[in-house]
Amino acid sequence: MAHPRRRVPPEQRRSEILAAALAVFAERGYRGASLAAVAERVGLTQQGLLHYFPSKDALLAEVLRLRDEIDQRTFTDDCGLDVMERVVAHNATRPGLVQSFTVLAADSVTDEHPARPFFTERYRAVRAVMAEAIRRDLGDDLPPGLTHEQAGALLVAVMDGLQLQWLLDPDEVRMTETFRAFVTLLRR
Amino acid sequence: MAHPRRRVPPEQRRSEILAAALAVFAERGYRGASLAAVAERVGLTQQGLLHYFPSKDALLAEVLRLRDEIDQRTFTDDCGLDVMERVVAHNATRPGLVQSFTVLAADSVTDEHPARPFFTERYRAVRAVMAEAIRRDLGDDLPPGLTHEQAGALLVAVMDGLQLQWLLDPDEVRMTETFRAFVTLLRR
DNA sequence: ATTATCTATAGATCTATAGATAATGC
DNA sequence: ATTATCTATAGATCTATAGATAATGC
Repeated sequence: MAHPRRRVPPEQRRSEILAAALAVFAERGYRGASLAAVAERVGLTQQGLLHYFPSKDALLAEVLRLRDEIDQRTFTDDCGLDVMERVVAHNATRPGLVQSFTVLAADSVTDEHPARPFFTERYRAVRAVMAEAIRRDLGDDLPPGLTHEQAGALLVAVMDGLQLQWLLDPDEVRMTETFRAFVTLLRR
Repeated sequence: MAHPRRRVPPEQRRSEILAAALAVFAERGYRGASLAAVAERVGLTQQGLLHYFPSKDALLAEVLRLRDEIDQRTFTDDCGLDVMERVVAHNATRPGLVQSFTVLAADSVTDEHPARPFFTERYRAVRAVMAEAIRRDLGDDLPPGLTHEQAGALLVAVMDGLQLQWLLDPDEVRMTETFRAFVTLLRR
């Protein structure tokens, strides 16, 4: 009667759980996601999952830490506007990933959300990387009345805003092309 | 012992509930918000609230319908880029309102979210209004390689993206000025 | 008479803890 | 011996329904 218990190497199990958590957070938001839904996706009970992460907040924290690690590799300090264009084009093939960060970032502005410090810090860093990329590519040859910092904030804003529109209406919104058009506008 | 039950005219009560619901949705997201929290804010029990709206979904639907009504008045078919600038400047004084729509819109891309059709439709309409505003203000004198539709999507994206950054970091992000800089960029 | 509001409550969750058992690693 | 996983369960919620009662409007 009793199924043999599936046993997977612990490190792999941890990774499975983190991937499942990211997916479930994307599908339901952080507060709407249940540990049981995450556990079910990897074939564990909710209590089995809590053996790997002591609480739901701790699970979220690890999901975010992992993402940061991956992003550190993508957005090196010496990347230019062409890298941003490639990232957006790549994102256009990964709606699940885009959804997870669109949902979690907006989630994080709600009261006492555990991811709030993470996203505040992350957006500061991303704006700085963007401003730096613009400085590298365009030097001081910016459109009149625009600072590098403003252009950095605009780049991030356009990425996020287009992602939201694209998630809601993928057939109508051309995310990659529209982002390219914006970069062209910056470059004049 | 028993407090006298406070009694308020029904239409006013409905409005109170809708305002409270918008606030609680902003603070916790739709799934994280409880009817009890909304009810408490207007001095009712959760069951008393359900006398006015038959379900949580119905309450959300009314909140969105009301918002649509107000927005229809703001974004008339003949408004230009100057109106958008004024709207952004006005929003910069209403963080609660901005938060409610930033949170609900991102929320709505999650699976089977009741507000999804509303936001899909709404963004289509807003993009169209923006494209029209651009056509009115700039005619065909657009930056090279940019269509009116793309410029419309970019305007909405910049608004939404800046709102998110501003909510996370109000002291660091100059929403109004940065939006103006973008409009200037469009106008060349 | 109608309706606004309450109390009581069913039935589903949800997170987290305690403690048992089965599988692995030495 | 350790650890991965389970069952059992406490204690909080949460939405929604049923039915009682108090206030209003005719």
